[in-house]
Amino acid sequence: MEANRQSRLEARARILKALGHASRLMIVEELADGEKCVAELTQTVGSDMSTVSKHLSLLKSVGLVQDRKEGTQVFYRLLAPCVLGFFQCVENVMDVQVQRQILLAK
Amino acid sequence: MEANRQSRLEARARILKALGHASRLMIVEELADGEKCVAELTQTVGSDMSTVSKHLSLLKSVGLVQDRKEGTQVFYRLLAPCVLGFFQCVENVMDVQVQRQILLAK
DNA sequence: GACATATTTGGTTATTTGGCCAAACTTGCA
DNA sequence: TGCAAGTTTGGCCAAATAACCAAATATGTC
Repeated sequence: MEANRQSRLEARARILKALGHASRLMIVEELADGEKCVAELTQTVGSDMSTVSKHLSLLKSVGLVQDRKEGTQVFYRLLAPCVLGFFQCVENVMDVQVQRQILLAK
Repeated sequence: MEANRQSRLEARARILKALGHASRLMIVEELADGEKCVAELTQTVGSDMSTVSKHLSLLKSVGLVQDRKEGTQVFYRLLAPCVLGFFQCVENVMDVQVQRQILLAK
């Protein structure tokens, strides 16, 4: 029955891994304000549109975002706003880590 | 000033990426109950001890855990229990995703 | 149908990751 | 001093990731 725990953790990991990339975090941050199309996101992220599209499809594949077609455009929206709550904690870890490094450097 | 946003997001990503692996999530889960030594964690994770040690040093490098030497053993403890709060949200995303797949299969 | 716009997909390449094994530390103890 | 136990580090290899470009795929318009 350990295989159960394993696969549960792998599923969790897939979602967290999807958030483990600066561009994808930027996308999530942008979508926090409401849905945006690929071109808009490409503009802010600054990579090739194909790259951004792949990031989006990864986020979609784990269920973090949803897409909606409108004419020739595709709008993405954040399906799990609860992830925005992660950032407070993450920011905290970052700050503590910075302090730690400063102490270490002395 | 966009470089600022970029590096902030990269720092965030580093932490989330550290959580994006089943073995490391297992370690975090184990450490939620209190500190454990490498041998104990190796036991539950089931990989080579060297592998577990590397996972631990990654978690440590981003500030998620802390280590403490006691004799020949090294005990690790969770430095950021707030990450445990992520799992509720992640679990939710997982459930919704499962429903989505079921609907899609019909 | 032909063309333009928006997006995705496929191919290629360079980099990173995660695993194991063996070797190197480090600490405690005979 | 020398051995044993616990841990980390380095080397190596296979697989996964992320980037770009070019080509394919809608969709709307003339």
